[in-house]
Amino acid sequence: MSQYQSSLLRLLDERGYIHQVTDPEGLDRLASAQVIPGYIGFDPTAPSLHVGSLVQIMLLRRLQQAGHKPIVLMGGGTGKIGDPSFKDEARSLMTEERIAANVASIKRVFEHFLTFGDGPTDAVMLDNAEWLDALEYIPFLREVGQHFSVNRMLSFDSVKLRLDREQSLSFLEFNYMILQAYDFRELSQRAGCRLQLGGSDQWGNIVNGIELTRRMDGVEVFGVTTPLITTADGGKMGKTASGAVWLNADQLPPYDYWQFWRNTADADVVRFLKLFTDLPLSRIEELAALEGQAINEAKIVLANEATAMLHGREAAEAAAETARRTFEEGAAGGDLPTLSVPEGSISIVQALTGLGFAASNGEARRKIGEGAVKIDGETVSDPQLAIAVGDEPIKLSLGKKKHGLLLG
RNA sequence: GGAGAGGUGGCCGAGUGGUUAAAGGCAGCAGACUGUAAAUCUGCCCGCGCAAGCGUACGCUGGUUCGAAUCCAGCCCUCUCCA
Repeated sequence: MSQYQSSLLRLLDERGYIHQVTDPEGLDRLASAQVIPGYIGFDPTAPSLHVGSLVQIMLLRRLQQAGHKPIVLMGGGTGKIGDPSFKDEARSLMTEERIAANVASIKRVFEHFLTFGDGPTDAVMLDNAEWLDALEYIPFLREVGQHFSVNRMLSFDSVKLRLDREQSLSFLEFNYMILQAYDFRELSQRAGCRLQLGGSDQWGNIVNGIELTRRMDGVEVFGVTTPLITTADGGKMGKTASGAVWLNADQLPPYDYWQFWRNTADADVVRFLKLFTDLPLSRIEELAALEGQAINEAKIVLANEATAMLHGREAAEAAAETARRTFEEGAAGGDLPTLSVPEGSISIVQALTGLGFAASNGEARRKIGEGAVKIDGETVSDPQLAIAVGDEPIKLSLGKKKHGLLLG
């Protein structure tokens, strides 16, 4: 598969982004001949994207690195419907205000990964609410709806899960794939967009857009999907000790982001270095040669690079330093989460819940009983303990990985 | 509109009147072993409480009963077949 001529497909291929391509030869030719505007859609389902979307964001970055034009499509319109692809049940509908707020909040992340502007290969951001909101039902059905076969739509894998589970698939959601197809066609008209990228779960949606564009305009457009990025043990990637790995700093501090990458499984490190950092492949080869305990070096590089790209080099170094002091010296680094105790004293249970290490008082007590809780490295056995907090910060730990500081 | 099946804890899934805060599995958290890895073994896994105990919980609302996730009625929702 490495006989690609275009720098775009070569780059994507050697770094492990390619799962399926609709017409590899055709796309390869086009990518060698001209600047391709390519897009990925992001639905504003939350105030921040999480690492699950990072492959797609990196894909746009690679597109730009290879000399093409990334289009970030915010799903302000499709977000009002909700993509049912491979979902086991419908999500509750979001209000328009929520969607608008989420769009505003998500936008900022892309500036860390893409260069926006007016130049030929500068990234642009569009919102499909711009054209979807204005659609009129009957004209839309006549113009677009006639090109879709319900029989065919029902045969897509993406809706199978719902159908097999005998869960309802509402007509609203069923329209999602038509609207996404329409997006592609609209972007090809407006922006000369010739390529849609996406996760492997988007294959069906992408193919529909390609067919629609061909049928309506006779224009040939292309699709590329990435493999579903799972962890080596088969799970979806994207959990930390404290929950989802958000990209917005106000949802997940850089230190936690750094920790997420630091905790990558051995078997994933090389793959992730290729996907989520800009390190040259030769450097990644070197890191790949590490074995046993030395693999931790590669994980630190991964954490540094990935964090620097999103939060800046300074934040990455601060996180790395905090991790080094906390884990290697058993001391405490300044980037740890903190809880301020102005009263000068706090119960151990309150401190654990206050730092978010335990969800309830009961859980905090249980963890103490399990011998998982430490103050400045000393195991705590008394769930009644009151901690006196003075001028010196006190390090409170739950397990090996959750550390926090109590400040007076 | 008709007939049938069904809605249980984050998910899957047992449970048909008390001993059920509800089997089992998955996910998650912690301990041991390690390398802040994986695998494995062990423990925990609704909330409040030191505890005794209390409060919530099996789609919703009422009812029967000393006692209901389990029985009855109405409603909501889903699925299958029929019109």
